[in-house]
Amino acid sequence: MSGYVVNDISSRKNQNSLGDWESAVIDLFLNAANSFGLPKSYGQIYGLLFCRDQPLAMDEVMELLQISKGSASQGLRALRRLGAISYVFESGDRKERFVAEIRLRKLVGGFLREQADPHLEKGVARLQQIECLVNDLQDMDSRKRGARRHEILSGWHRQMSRLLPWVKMIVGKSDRLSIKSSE
Amino acid sequence: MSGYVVNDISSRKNQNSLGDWESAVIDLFLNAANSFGLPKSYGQIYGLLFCRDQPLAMDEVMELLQISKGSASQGLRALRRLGAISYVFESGDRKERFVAEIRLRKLVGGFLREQADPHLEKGVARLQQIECLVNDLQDMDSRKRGARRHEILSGWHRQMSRLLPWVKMIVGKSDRLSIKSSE
DNA sequence: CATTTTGTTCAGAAAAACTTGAACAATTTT
DNA sequence: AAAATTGTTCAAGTTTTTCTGAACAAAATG
Repeated sequence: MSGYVVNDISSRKNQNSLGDWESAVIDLFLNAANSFGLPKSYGQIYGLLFCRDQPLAMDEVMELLQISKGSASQGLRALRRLGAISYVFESGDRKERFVAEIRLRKLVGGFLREQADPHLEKGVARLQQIECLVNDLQDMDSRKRGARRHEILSGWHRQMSRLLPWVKMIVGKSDRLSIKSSE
Repeated sequence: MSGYVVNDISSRKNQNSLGDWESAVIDLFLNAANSFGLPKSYGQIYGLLFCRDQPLAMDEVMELLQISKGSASQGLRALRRLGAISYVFESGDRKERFVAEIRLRKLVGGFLREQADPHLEKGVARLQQIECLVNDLQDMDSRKRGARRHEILSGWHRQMSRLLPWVKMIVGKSDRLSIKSSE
C-alpha cells in the first residue's frame, strides 16, 4: 500500500531516481556489506549497479545515492579490486561506467582472495612468531603448554586453508542465472 | 632475541601475569575477532582462556587483560552464547570460572549459528518485501527487471543456505587435537 | 595553452563501535 | 539483617571507522 506514481512526467528517463524496490535492494546490500566488514557505501554502490541494466558513471552513482565524490571514488575502486564490479569505456565518451558482477562464484572468489587469503598469510607469520617465543621458554611445563597451543593453532590454520577452495567450489555450482537486458 | 627472565621469584604462581607467547596468542585472537566482526575484547578474552589449562574467573580475566568489568562481563557472556567458552562452578567456590572450547568444529558451528543463520533468516523477509515491491510496479519493463533481480537474489540465498552445512562438515574433519593438562 | 571534464587524495567532520565504571541486583557470609 | 562478594546494565567517554568536500592531478577540448 505504499505510494506509487503511475507513469507521469518523469518516466521518459526516470533512471534519474531510485524506485522503491531498488531502494530496498540497495538497503539489503548495505546491510550485507556491513556484515562482511565492508563500508556501507560499498554495499550501496554495488546494490545500485546490481539493480541497473545500463552501466552507470561515477557522477550518476553520486547523484542517485546522495553520496560524496570521495565515497563514490573510493567505493568504486574498492569494488573493482574485489571483482564485484567492472568498468566499460562507452565508445566516444570520456567517463568510465560501471556494471555489477552478478556471478556469485566471482563475488565470493574475489572476497576470499582479497580478505581471507591475506589473513591466512599473516597467520603463518604469527604462528612462527609464537613458535619462537614458546621455544625460548625455560620452564618445561609452560613450554609444553605453549607447544600444545601452537599445535592446535597450526591445525586450525591448516583446516581453514583446506576449507576455502571448497567454498569457492560449492558456491557457483548451478550458478546459471544471468541478466539479460530488460529493454 | 627478546628478553626473557629465567625462573625467579614469580614462578611459583606466575599465572598472575601473561607470558610473552600468551600475549602473542591473545593478540592473534584479538585480530581474528576483528576480522570476524567481533569486538577486540572478545578475542582477547578467548585468547587468554585458550592459553590456560585452568579455568579463570572474571576478576582474573580483568586483571590479566587489564580490561574493565563491563567488557569482561559482556565478553564472557557473548563468548558463552557463541559456544566459544563454557563455565564451570568449581566446587565450594562462588565464582563461575571459564574455559575455552578448542574444537574448531564447535567454534565454527557456534559462529555460524549465531551470526550467519540469523542473517539468512532476515534475508527471507527482505526478499519477500522486494518481491512485493516489484509486483506493485505498473511499468512492465521495470517489473521484469525487478523480477529478474529478485530471482538472482533468491538464487544466491539458496546457495548460501546450501553452503553452510558443508562448511560445518568440512571443518571438523580430523579435528583430533585436544588439550591435555600440562601439569 | 587556457578551459573543461573526470577522477583521486586526504585532512577534518560525522558516525559507529567499543570500553569504562558507577549504580544496581542477587547471593552468600557473618 | 548488615556486610561482603559476584555479576549485570547502561549512560557517558573514548577510539576507530567512514564520509565529506575542497584542493589537486591528468587528460581532453577548444
